[in-house]
Amino acid sequence: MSDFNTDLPLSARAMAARPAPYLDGLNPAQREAVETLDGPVLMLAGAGTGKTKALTARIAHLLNTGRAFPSQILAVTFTNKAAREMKLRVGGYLGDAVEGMAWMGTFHSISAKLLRRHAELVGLKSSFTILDMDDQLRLIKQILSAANIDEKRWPPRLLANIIDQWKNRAWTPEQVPSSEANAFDNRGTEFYAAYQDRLKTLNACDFGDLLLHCVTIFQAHPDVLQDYQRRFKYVLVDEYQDTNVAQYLWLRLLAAGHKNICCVGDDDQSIYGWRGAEVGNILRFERDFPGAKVVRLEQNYRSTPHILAAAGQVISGNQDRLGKTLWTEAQSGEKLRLIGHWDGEEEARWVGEQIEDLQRGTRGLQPFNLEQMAILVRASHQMRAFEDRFLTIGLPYRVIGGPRFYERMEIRDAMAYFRLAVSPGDDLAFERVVNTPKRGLGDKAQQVIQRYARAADVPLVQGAALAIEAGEIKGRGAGQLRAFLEGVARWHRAVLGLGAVPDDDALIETVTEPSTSGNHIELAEQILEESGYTEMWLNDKTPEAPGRLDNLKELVKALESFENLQGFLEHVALVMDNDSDGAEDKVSIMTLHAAKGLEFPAIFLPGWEEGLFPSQRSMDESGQKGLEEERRLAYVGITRAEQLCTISFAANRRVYGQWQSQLPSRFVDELPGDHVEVLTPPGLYGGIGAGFGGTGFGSAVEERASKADVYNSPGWRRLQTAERSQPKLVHGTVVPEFEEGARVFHQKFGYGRVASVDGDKLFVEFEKSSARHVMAAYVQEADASAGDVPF
DNA sequence: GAGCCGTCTTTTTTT
DNA sequence: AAGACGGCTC
Repeated sequence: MSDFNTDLPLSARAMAARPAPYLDGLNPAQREAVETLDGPVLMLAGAGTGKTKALTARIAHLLNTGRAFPSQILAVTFTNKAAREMKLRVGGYLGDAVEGMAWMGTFHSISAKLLRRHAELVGLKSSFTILDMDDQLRLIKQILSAANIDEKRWPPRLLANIIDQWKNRAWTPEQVPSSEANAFDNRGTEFYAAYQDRLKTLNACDFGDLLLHCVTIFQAHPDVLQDYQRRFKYVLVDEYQDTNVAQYLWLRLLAAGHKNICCVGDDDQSIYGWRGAEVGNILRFERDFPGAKVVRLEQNYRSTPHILAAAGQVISGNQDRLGKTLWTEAQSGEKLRLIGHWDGEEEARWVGEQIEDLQRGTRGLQPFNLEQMAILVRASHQMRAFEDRFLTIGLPYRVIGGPRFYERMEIRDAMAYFRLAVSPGDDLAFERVVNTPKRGLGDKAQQVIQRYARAADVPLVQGAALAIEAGEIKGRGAGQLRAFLEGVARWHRAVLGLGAVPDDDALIETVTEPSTSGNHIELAEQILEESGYTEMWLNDKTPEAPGRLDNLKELVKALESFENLQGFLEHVALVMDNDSDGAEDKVSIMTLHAAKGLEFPAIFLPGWEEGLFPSQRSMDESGQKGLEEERRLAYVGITRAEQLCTISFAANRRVYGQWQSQLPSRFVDELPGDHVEVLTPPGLYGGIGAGFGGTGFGSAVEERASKADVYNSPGWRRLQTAERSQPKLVHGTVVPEFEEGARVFHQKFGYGRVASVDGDKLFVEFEKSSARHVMAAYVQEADASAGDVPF
């Protein structure tokens, strides 16, 4: 608690030499948000209004004016990316002084740091491990199976979610209200308590615990709380609309000392209610923090007036909001574009063509790079149609936010080995890899180990040793288990030899050798080697194996930026970042959720259909609240666009394998006609209803029903079908003749080479599909150059 | 312990 | 429709 001394306050001289450059170029609202330093401040920052600029300038201002030392500022974000960005930008203003900001980070990383200092107050040791969701689920499964629960009827996953939600609301098992008593077959609370007990025994906590334990400590130990309250003279929070109850309490407790809390957020962009975020936190701010100053950032620097008008019109349909109107000095720009399609495939095909048009430069617009375009979908399964299509036409794309590196099986296995090396008593890690690679230790052997461990009340490593001594592990398994245990002991000694602080219950006697710094990388390689883990994948003949070996190499490489294995493990537990590859020019595909905080010159928003968007499930589960969150999602989507925003919907879509006819989303009706150009051919969509002339498309439900009639009318079908089945010919009339070896393009199967010709039938070897017979009329001659689209 | 077959599920996702 | 998962058999 003495890090005050390490601060390097900026000298008056430094200030004179560098007179607040961070204030340059701020608009009046931003400036007010930056300069209102005392008391609670709510910075209501609309999309694209320069909130990060204001937030970082505020930090710079606090430091530059000498209001606080770097270590007296608590600056909290949700994601590591946001924390990094903040650090980078503050560093840009202040240089090295940013290094002193020890309390800038995510809720979870700061909580972990606090908890390591005071772990004993909640019955943990400061060396506690942070469980990932895999471990969490495994633990819950064990508890349920011990209680003879039918996993079919009461899935562990469900209990895990319930417990998470409870933790989000800052309820310890004792605090779960009786209204929740019927959860999980009336036994939710009981299992929650059992789960927490197990965690304590394992000296572990899950993500929710990081926050919850902190809150518990603050509430039960006023002296500890006071210490931090005094320390944190200024508190700043980003994305306040995403905070859950636990985070809210955490903040309120910590900020109660100096009451200088600045929350930045946008109630209109609250889209994480389903995982515990409470929009209420931001809506209630002025009541929670009396005397609060509310500053609205409404000048938008991102989008055209049409885009802002459309977004504003849609979001105005929500009841629960503080109210903001974005405006811009920009004058011109394209209207939003709206188009209906026959089905999802056609939608994908059309978007693909549009992207290629934009790339070339079309309709007087400047050419766009692929980098500058993104497709934002409501649900990830919608991505598939686009991926298929883009693969076919050879359009480079990247999916943002897929499965994360550290969630991959091989990475988790390797991490479990590292965890064992650091703390051999980590039972969850032991369970994960004791039989990976196969060591002939099946269910039976593992049960024996469990039995011995439980009987002697020791971790599984020791239980295993006892079981061997007792001769209870039979056959091949015995020798292999012994080798495994010896390996763990050896690796643990090596970790200690590298200068680690021995754990209280270090299981292996050791003579501490002089630290050989940097060798944790060698050690990691050695562990993967000696355990046979690398070999396991070398011998694996499945197509994924080489990729997994690459990932393991990457994992070892990632160790380079850490001093030891412990530091690395902490990092991985808390930093689940997924920085996708950078350089190449590619279109981005992502969910609307993943798009928050990003912006692109051109945005495509497909799938605006009732049931899909707004999502039926969201409305079923959360009713009006759910619908409003969906509407905020629409708002987020539209406001990602700088210049061009294209919304589309399809009349038919395959849902869980069944074809369904779809209705355009109610959000389509909510778009202001004045700012939207309808691309759907007249008579099909644009001609329906009275609407579309300033007041929107008309929002009555009956009217939507009438649109449905049109979609299912013979006229719509005929037109769509005709358009669809007409092969696109080069210049329209003549079916060209093909020779063997010619490179051709097929609407459905993509590029290929003609292998043989039989009259008007061709046999084509497709690049992205298998070889097949196709009619010559359905393919076009393609340029030999790769990736070129021939129309 | 591995592989095969039938059944079930299917939003959004960070730490 | 497709992928995941569980249970069955060898």
